[in-house]
Amino acid sequence: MTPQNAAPRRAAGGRQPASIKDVAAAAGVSPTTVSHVLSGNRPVNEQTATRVRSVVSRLGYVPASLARGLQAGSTSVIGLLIPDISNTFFAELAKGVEDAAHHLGYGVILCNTEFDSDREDRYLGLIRSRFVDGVVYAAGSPPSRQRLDALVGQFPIALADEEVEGLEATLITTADHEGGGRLVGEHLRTLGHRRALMLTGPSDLRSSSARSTGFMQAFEGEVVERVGDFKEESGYRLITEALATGRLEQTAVFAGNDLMAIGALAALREAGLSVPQDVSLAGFDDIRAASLVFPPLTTVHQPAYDVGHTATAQLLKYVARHQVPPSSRHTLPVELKVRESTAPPAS
Amino acid sequence: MTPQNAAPRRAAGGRQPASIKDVAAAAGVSPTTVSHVLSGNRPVNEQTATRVRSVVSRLGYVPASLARGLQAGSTSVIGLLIPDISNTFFAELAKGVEDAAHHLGYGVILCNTEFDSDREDRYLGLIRSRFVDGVVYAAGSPPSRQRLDALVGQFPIALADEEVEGLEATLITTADHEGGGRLVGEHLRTLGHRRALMLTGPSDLRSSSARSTGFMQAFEGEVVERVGDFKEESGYRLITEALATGRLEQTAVFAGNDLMAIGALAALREAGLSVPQDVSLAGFDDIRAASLVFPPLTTVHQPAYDVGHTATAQLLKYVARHQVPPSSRHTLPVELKVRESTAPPAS
DNA sequence: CTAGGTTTCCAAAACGTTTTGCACAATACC
DNA sequence: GGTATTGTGCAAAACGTTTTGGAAACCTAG
Repeated sequence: MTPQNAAPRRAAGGRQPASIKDVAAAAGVSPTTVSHVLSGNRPVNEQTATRVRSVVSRLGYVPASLARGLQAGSTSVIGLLIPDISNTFFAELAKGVEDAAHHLGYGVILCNTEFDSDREDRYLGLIRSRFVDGVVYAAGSPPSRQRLDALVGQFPIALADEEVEGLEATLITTADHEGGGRLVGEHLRTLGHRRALMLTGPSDLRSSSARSTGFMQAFEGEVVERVGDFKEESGYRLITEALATGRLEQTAVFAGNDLMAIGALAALREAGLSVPQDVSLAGFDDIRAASLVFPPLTTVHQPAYDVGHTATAQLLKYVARHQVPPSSRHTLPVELKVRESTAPPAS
Repeated sequence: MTPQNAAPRRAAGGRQPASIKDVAAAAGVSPTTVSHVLSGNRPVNEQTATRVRSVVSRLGYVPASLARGLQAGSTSVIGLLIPDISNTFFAELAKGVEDAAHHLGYGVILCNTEFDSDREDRYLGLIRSRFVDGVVYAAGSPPSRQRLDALVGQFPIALADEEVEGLEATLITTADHEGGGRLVGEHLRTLGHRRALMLTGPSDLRSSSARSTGFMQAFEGEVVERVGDFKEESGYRLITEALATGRLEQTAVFAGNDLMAIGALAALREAGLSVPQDVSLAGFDDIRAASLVFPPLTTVHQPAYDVGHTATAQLLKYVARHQVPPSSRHTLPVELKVRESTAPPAS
């Protein structure tokens, strides 16, 4: 464990990377000239330029982004804060963010919080230290207001898919959760269902409550609500609990998201109930797994990619001009995907 | 489009962030002292320190990471290069990377290439400009050697799950692809299959060829190979092509990964063949969808999370000490998950 | 031949930190 | 009462760029 424990190792070319000064010295010019050659910011004698360029490539010189960023006051990188990258919904969203960012010449730094506030704090620190030029915040869980408050107005931030109560001065891009809930409500009502069980996500999440609201508005029948947390396990648990008191009173289940629906599906199957013969089941999000489970899930397709893409494009529009984004709101349309997990009630 | 087009907007507190000088001035000390208070690098009079701290929090001062990084010669961020974040395998791997990095105080910047070499180039530029202290490279497609060569030896790099021919001086962490192939081969042989169709990934990918090799070794029967590209669509296409010439000669199909298996499953179903009664089907990776499809897929569980975690932990061990990692190799064990898509042959 | 314009390059400042060598004062020791 | 020692804080350099105001050399036109 001595510092030199591997002293004899001949690491291939482990020396310091070349700086602009090295290039300048080797080419017999000043650093200024090298900079001009590379940026094209001012004209340089073609002969000199050629000489410089050849030295640059011989030395493998790449300008240090930190120094450049320090001088320019920006990094050309934005942050993406999400709770769980292995959830395909966020993965899709991330892809949208990344595409939009890349297209405008920005990089994306992934801040995966795992719903852990320690981790979120650390990342917010990184953000506030101006390592990034802006941030796309896809909460997924009720964001801690105080942390957010330190950012909003000071820093370009765009909220993706989850608005936050009372946070005005921010870009918001979200899918039409309420409309999606309504779509499911109508669908189940039209099929003839009169009693439904609604498995919601966290009640303090706007996206979650909006889905419920829309559903209630359109369903017009009797709805029992059980509160979960948008995770698969809670869908399973909620159904198990509902069945514990005897048999299921309702003919249809609307889960607040697909993950919960998949959990519910497992619980129903274990209880000997078949979908959709005994009970209809619908989800929300249209994650990849939704069409792969058996039976394929009727669900509301949420444009995760577009949400990420739009949020980012909006954000960068202002970031690029060194402006603080004004508050604005973009609601993206959703779409009902009717598959095989819903059918008219049995009786 | 004039620069001032939004002039009257009163952005909440849109002024410059405080610098260490501002704090120093407001506290009546020198920047040096502020730095020492914050870093604890040298003792500071408690009374002075308190005063400084109060100014820091009043001004909301956060040290600029760029300046700090420039001075320190490191950024405490590593890059993660992957081809497709919406593939749950890479998402899992990313989570492993992110966990390990976070644990050691590093951030992760996501470089999603979408199998696009332009994009990969851009990200490699960012990496070479020392915006990150190291990189975990999970190729997924045959990496462009020349790009990689510019990095290896100059820059701390760890290869995850995909080794590259002739690239020695690098950390490599990979699952036991060959062993996994062998597991599947044995399983199908034991079930009584004598003829198998193997759907491979790109032949220039070591992970792909290793799976085939292992399978061949253990299966001992007649194997027909068809080359795909690890994407769902190619699994579908390959099966469709195999069926085009009449009926399927083989009683078992081994797909190089789960995505292809899922594609194959769809094609088989459409052709009226049922799994596993008419034909057994096995995959590789054990992505989430594998257990959700119907029938649940027999597959080889690959420790994606562990691969990412190990690669990162190894990498950071050296990065933290400003050392170039020596070449070393970690092969992680895989596990056969027998589910319902495989059974003894019909006849 | 000279005034003005170009072309070509450089020196120096700035970006915001951390680090290090010193200076000064106060305290301790003999 | 002089001399180490400790405590406290500052100035200046350094990290690697980009930007900007000139300076020198050359050319052109009158």
